[in-house]
Amino acid sequence: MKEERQIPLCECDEVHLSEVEDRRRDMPALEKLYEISDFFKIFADSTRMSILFAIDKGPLCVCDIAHLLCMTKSAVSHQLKILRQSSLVTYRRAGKNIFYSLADDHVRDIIEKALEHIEE
Amino acid sequence: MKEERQIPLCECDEVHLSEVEDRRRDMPALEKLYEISDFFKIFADSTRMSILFAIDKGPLCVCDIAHLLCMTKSAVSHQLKILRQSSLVTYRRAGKNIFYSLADDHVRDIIEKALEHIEE
DNA sequence: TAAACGAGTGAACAACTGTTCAACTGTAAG
DNA sequence: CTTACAGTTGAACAGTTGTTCACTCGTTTA
Repeated sequence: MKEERQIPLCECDEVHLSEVEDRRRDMPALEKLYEISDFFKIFADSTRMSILFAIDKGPLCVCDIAHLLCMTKSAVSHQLKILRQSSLVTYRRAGKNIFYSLADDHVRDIIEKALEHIEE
Repeated sequence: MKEERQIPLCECDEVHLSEVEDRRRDMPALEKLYEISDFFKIFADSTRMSILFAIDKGPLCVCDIAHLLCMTKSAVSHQLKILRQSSLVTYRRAGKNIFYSLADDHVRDIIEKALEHIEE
């Protein structure tokens, strides 16, 4: 029978095969990995990070956030949409204004952890 | 004296000025915000996240990681460089192989927190 | 009901980021 | 010292992402 390699994934000849197979079993599903990295993507932008810090002390309307960050309402609104879709912020309408605030303390926890790591 | 507005940052007429000024004082420096979001950028890629999970249980060489993730050594090496530069991984040479491992438990903590948030 | 205005949206553009490809290192074995 | 090979690197390309611009939506007020 002709020897047929599965898929030439890697050009290497010597691989620690059994070790690699063991690890593969312990790896999270690909879908999960996307989910995790997508979650971090939300924090991976300075505008979004600024918004989160801005509303950390209490609700602010889009207009206020725009002033605070020296940005257009449109740019802020686009980023708020992403934060809304990720359930990191909540909002409530008050007349013509819409006030945004942090969804929960989880967000604060994660940023806290990141700050701890940076201070080293 | 002619009235001259500073910079028309926002098109809104009514802004909660004193509130905005208060918040501005509490905001981290812009440099800091870049630092934080840059830190999250490292985790914001599924390849890098996969690598971190792969070496979580112990050191692996580049070739093994490439096999495990079904990627070329080059692609993996490029990402390992980023992880090295961010001090998230360490490495040691053993003959022709270079084994990578997680730099410290801080990395595990941050990913753990993210997972907690996702499971909701 | 019409005007005013805070907020949201889609398309377009520029900047950034990850992978590929084709080199090049550096170490080990013949 | 030459070959083999694990790993690195820079340029190029494609895909992604953030901001701008022009417009629309929805609520309030005259």
